[in-house]
Amino acid sequence: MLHEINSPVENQIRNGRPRGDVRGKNQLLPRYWPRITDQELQQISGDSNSVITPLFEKMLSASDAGKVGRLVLPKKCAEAYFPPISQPEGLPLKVQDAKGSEWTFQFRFWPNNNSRMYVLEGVTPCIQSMQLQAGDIGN
DNA sequence: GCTGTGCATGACCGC
DNA sequence: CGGTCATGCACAGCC
Repeated sequence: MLHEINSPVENQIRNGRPRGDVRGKNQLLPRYWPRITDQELQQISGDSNSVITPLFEKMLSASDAGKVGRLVLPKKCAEAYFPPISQPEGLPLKVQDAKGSEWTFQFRFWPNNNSRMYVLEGVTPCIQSMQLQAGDIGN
């Protein structure tokens, strides 16, 4: 039988370049709050003086880790941590995990009922490599 | 014929 | 009642 995919994803976004990013929108749901501690961020950051913004922690669902490689991104989190995108194509997002591995995902959204559904594409290799557990840092 | 991408619908949860 | 998330179905493109 298939076991459900309940792996928490610890993501951090690394902002080495201020680009109108909005930090301070820390009003996400408690379920999405990153479990990472500030010390961890410091460790990940290393000797770099780049600004690290902790991302969210999401429970991967069947579709998220499916062969399609599509990971559904909660709207609250997406709008809070990622820059507002007006185009469905979105933009390529470079992500670095705590291990130092870099992954590139396609951050885009689909038109939904009255809102937009944010999705992360290209997560298959990443998930596959880290066995459904990822601590990522976006640049 | 098969695979991939996109969209739409349904269900669930929160307010 | 509204909003969001997840899954499924459909269409298109390529092998």
